[in-house]
Amino acid sequence: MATMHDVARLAQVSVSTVSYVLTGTRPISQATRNKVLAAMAQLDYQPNAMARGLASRRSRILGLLMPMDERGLGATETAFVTGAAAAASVAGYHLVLSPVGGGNLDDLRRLASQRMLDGVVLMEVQLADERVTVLQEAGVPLVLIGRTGDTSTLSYVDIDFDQTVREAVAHLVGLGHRRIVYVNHSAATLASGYGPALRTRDAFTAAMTGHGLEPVMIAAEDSAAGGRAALAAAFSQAPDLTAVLAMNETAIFGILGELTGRGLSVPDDVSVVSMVTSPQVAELATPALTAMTSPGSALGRIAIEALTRHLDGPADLRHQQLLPCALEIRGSTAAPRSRHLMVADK
Amino acid sequence: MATMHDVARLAQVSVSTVSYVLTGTRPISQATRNKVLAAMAQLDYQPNAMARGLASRRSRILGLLMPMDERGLGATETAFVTGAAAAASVAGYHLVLSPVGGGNLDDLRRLASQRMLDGVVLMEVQLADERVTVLQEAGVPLVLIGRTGDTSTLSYVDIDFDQTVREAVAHLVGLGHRRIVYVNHSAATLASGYGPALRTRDAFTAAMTGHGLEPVMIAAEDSAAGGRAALAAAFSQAPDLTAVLAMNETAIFGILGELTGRGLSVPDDVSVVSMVTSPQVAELATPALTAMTSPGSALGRIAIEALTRHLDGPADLRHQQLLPCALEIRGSTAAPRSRHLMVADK
DNA sequence: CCGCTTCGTCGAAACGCTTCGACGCCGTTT
DNA sequence: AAACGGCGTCGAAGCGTTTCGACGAAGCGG
Repeated sequence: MATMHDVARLAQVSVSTVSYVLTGTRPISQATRNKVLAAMAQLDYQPNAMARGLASRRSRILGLLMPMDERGLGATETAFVTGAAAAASVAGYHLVLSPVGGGNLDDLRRLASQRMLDGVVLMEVQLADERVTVLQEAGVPLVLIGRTGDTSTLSYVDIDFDQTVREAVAHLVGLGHRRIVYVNHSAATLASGYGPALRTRDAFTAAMTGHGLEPVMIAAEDSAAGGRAALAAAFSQAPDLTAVLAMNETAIFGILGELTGRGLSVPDDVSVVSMVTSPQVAELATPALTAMTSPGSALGRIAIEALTRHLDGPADLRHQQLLPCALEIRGSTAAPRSRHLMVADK
Repeated sequence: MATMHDVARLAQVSVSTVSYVLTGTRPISQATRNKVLAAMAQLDYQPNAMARGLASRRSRILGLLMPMDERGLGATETAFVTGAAAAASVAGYHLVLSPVGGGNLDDLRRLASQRMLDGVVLMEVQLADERVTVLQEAGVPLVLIGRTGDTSTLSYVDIDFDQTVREAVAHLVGLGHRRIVYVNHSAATLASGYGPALRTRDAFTAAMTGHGLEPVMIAAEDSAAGGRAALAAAFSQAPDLTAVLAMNETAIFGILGELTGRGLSVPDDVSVVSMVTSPQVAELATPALTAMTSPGSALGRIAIEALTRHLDGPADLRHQQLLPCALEIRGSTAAPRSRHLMVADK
């Protein structure tokens, strides 16, 4: 493996000159630059990442810290990742994904203190998240995807849940639905302070109240069974429901199955809207789900861009941004049957 | 940030002694060791990963290279990752996931030549995979999850597709099914040399022939629409089919939807078995799918263990292992209706 | 034509660690 | 009693970069 010394010798310049050609830190004449580049090409030279990192105190590695639980990465999360990786590559950084579970805070501390990561994007942030504290203490530049409760000192990108829920509700109300049930994540998830679950809950209440309607929310386990149970609960709380709005991507399949099991058709008897869902998943269901499509890769990209700006720019820079999901109408929503009757009655 | 010098000064020993305490390369008396450890604790010392890597020519970072396409990581792939991460952590390595697409072979070459990765686990290997060549040329120790066509010189862990298909077919045949259609990945995927698709195809043919049955295979696009189309094709090729075996996790939802759409019930009219599927996904469907459960986290763990053994042990070590999927019977398989009739006829 | 910047280049000192050879000490062996 | 070999420790030489101060050669205004 060729080193800078070899390149310098072959190009008949000093090592530092080679370095300047590589980094552009100081001006180098075109003639010298060409000699050096030729030597590099001839030797198939690749700078040693470790040596670079040691000398410059910059690893040019960014971390994307994601909790990896049982149920895997949905298409939404994957879009974060690909968006982030692309942006990092453009900015000249490597992106590494580190599956840090919730438990191993010590692992995280170690990772952060080893000066191996120039900065970090943290996914799936809780309202009160110790990982944020750990990273801040370690002095690692940080951007969140999601938000903690107190956002004053932090940079983040998040989904605009308010706007998203408002639009979803408006779509259903516009179709004539009045009795709409919101299926959220589980009670445990809510209790643990999971931002999206809490924010959509509040946004749903606000949106429904705004339309003069009563907000009914059900907390569902993240499983098909949870979805089935949720639908049963929904029917007992609101027997006359005509529409379901579901945040819980996993439960939604149970909801659809249970609906069919009860002999109800989607969308004729009950309309279903899925929140923060990728097109791929929405298309999996029969009928394909009308959904609020999450701006996945944009979130990842923006987070990385904010992070690299942190690294190069002033330390006190802050970036806070919300992106709404886009309504994509597919086959699972329609006017409620009662309205069909009303129209027929005219 | 404290350095080794600081620790050495505080503990009143030389820098090298501190290093030996840390790495265990040479014997250190208990008394000295304690002094050093105390000093480390007091200063909250963390070794600098870059400096370590430079001096020792070992980064203690392992890469898990995974293509990240649109449709994200299924629960199966996620299990690879978590299994691998856990094993790496046990062995004292960091695991970084690098989303290397198929296109950027140059990125891969660069990554490999930068001496930042001690070794690599490569996922989703094609039968002819240039990435393997690139990594071998760069001299990076390598373990595959999956197999290339010529496996003679490589270490790999893979699913035992032969065994898995045989078991799935045996399950259906045991229930009395004779007309079984295999829904594979798309024709394009097959043509591109995707191992699992090819191996299961051959294994299915062998298994069916072994039972004296005719193998019928349909290639389906990886989408719900692809599944629907595949089922239509299946009925035209084998109108009397009573069971579907599906490799294509995405298409299977379309298959189920189309079945219901045609007024056929699962499992009474048609049995469905899903191949290489995680329990989470199997439970998503209604009814829950009888499936061959992939040994996801074991695959990841074994791959990492093999890799670390490569790094520490002799260079010519080779590890080749196949793991079968386990049959888990859920609600989507039953004896075919025709057999019910036969039984009733008795 | 002289002193002043500016440009392009060099040599050497870090960066924080590992590792190698050397050395003193003590308990064994002959 | 002399020679030997382990053990525990030290000092110093790297590892392959970046970066800083220095310095000669132009280019410039006065």
